[in-house]
Amino acid sequence: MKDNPMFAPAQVGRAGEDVALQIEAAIMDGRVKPGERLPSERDLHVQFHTSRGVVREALRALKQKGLVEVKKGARGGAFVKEAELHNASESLALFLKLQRISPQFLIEFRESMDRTITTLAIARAGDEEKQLLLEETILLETLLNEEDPDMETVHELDRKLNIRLAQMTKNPVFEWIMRAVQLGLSSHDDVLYDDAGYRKRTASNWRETAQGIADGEPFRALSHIGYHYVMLQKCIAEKAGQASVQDTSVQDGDFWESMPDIPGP
Amino acid sequence: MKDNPMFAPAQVGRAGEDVALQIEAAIMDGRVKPGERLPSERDLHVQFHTSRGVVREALRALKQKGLVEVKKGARGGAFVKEAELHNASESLALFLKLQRISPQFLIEFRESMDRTITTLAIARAGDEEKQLLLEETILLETLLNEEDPDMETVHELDRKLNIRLAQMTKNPVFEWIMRAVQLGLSSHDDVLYDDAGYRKRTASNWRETAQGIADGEPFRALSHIGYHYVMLQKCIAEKAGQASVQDTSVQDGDFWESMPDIPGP
DNA sequence: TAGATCTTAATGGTCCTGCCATTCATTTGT
DNA sequence: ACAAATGAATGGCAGGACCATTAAGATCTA
Repeated sequence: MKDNPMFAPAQVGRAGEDVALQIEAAIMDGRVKPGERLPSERDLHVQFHTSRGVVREALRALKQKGLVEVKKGARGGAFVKEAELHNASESLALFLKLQRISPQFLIEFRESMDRTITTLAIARAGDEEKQLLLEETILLETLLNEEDPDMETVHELDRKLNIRLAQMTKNPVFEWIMRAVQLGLSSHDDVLYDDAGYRKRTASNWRETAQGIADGEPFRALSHIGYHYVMLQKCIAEKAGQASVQDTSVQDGDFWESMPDIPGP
Repeated sequence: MKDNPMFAPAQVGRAGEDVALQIEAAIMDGRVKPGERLPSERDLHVQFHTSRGVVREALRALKQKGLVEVKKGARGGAFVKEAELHNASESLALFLKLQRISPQFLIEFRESMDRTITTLAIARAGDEEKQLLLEETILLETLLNEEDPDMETVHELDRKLNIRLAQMTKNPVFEWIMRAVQLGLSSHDDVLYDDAGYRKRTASNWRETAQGIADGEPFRALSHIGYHYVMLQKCIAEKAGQASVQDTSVQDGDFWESMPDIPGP
């Protein structure tokens, strides 16, 4: 109790923060569970002895944080949301974009994750799981050998394979991190499939990776993982070489002038 | 694009969202730069043809998102913030907290991360950084040899060391993960320092890890990382053996009753 | 003149009151 | 039994008012 929040007794000028914190605390320690409905704004602003605007701003902050979801109309209100990775991914993407961080870092991170995940998956996954993974990589290969492969399906299957592999570690943290990275950033693997010169090699490399996993051969599997990322790097480098035009958006005059009005009621 | 969220195109009853999106867009493409000040709420609500409350809620959302910082008083207002990794880490930490994950999974994940990070840090960090890391581990050791070490300082230093190591990879993604794990979970390393039997070994092991990094000896450094986690596992197992009482927080009656009121003005 | 103090204007924070649009349960009509 | 109208609860928005805080400018004092 040394960090007792009562130390800062609702300083004026920040009541909204307190309301948000108290509701967040209630969610965090499970006093209100996902799916449940919070009292209405009109009820809350009475319970908190504040104005309704304060409660609204607090709820807006919690909504932005991904903790609640707000519905209009009768039986509407603020509902506690199930925990989602979406916000975390979005925040990371926001940072990377604002800082102009190179995709290389994401790729490097993914490769290191893939190596760890593969090692763990070989050690812990059951034979059925390994077989299933292998079959799906074969399906991927089949898809890419068709006349006009549906790239949307291909991309989706690739993501699914990555997630499945992460699940085979039996450690959910790896799955979450994988999902977060997939959600936030365009996985960049897409370019490998979009390029006719790489897609077949990529798919067969996936299959051989899965084969290595199924055979319980970590080094073989890891070799193919390495090959995957070598191809990815080369492919991206080629793309960058083609279109090196950087679209640096112009900024002439006052920005706010260009802001369209929101139509009033 | 099958999950296109654009299905709900700026329906009325969401003016606040539009305002937030427009300001965010202005920040994202650099029409307003970090450090610059946005127009006041009273100016904005005129420009947007909305009420002031709408603008306030939008700004609150942007603040929660970490894009702006709001100051009171004359010459106050909303200032565009420099992109900070902190917000992104916080989002991921929030998710991890809500998942109530077993410490074992987190520890396994952390060890795998530590190994990758250490390898990269050895390869990329400058000599000064490596020396600084080493000196700080020595400081940690010194602190723990004192009569009555300030554990708060110790824990803080340990966190700082982990972040520094992550930064030495020159890849911000690793720092993101590290910060998120620290924020989201009670770092569990704390128990190592809190136990008199482990703290000195832990600290000297940290120093030897840093020494291995400074010497550019990956295997030696990784050995010590392994030793750290062996100790951590043992320490946690011992603690669990002692006190196996699980504090499952009770939930009697309506939670909201227990919410203290915020004093009105 | 230099420093301290007071005044003032700008700004975010809060409160209030009222009204509208949406949504769902209920009632009513066919 | 089904459809349509009704009503109530709720979030979304508008506009106005006042307070607390802050920094810059004006004033006073030594």
